[in-house]
Amino acid sequence: MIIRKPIDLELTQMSGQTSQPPWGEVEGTFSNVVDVNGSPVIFNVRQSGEFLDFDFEGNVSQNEAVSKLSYIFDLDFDLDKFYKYLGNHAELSEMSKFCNGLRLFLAPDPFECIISSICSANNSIKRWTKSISDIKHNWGNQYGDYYTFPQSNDLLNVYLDDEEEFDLSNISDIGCCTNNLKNCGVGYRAPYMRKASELFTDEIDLQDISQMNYDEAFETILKVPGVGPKVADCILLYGFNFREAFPSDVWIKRIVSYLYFDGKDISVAKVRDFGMEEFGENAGYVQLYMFHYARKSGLMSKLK
DNA sequence: TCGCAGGTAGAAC
DNA sequence: GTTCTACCTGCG
Repeated sequence: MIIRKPIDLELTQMSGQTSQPPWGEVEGTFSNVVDVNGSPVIFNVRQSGEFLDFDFEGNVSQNEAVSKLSYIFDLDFDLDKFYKYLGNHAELSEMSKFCNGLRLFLAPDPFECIISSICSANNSIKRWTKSISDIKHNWGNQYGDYYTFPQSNDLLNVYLDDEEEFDLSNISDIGCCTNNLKNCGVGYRAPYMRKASELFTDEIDLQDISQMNYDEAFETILKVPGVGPKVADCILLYGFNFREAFPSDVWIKRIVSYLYFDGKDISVAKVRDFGMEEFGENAGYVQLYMFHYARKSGLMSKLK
């Protein structure tokens, strides 16, 4: 079935948004298992002209399936209107032609987005992608070829590293210890992830966060270890659909300072304030487009 | 082999 | 309040 909203699926999948790793891809079809109103549903999505074509296996109605996919790929966002907005701003006017059809890739599972975003800090896209896949394989539920992401209480008691696994399990050879977070390549982020799992099991309700205003949600999520301003903004944007977030890392700082401040060195904190003030409800999209514009236009190598 | 990249925590200013 | 450094791992 085709959803008649324009999107570049490949670009959206591969754009490194920290909501979740790209879905499994075979010859242009991207697949994953997603929880839809409590039922596991396997989605297969592919490009069809400028639109999204999909089929699914699972015990839900077609409407529920469309609604879930529309959320994940942000299909109700009006791209034409956004491109007009970009076109009306001299600094941004080139961006839509380099990123045509790029959309937010939102997390159906906020907890996955939280762990995924913690994992992405000070890391490469390739490495955090592999870590999240490893975590799913180790502690998620399997449906066909796909795995869900574990919930917070599933990660509460996982071992941090080989030593802890060796001490606390009855494995007699430390070389056989592989069922632990560090073995997923998360490095020093392992204790952050386990602590975050405790917080979201015992103290913070994921549902509450979506009811909060942006500032309140930001302050709440900042309390999670391993979550600083950049990661908090990613979690709020990709995991909770707060579109006014402007996740600012070193690249966004370089791009913003090049486009708006004559190349002058601005602190990341100021870049974040500037982006939120300047772009308002479009901040999340502008950040996404800035990054990919810089990547594809050659601006990034120039700024390095 | 080693230097580099990349956000956060914790300490120092 | 702002700035410095260590942190883990994969890559060149």
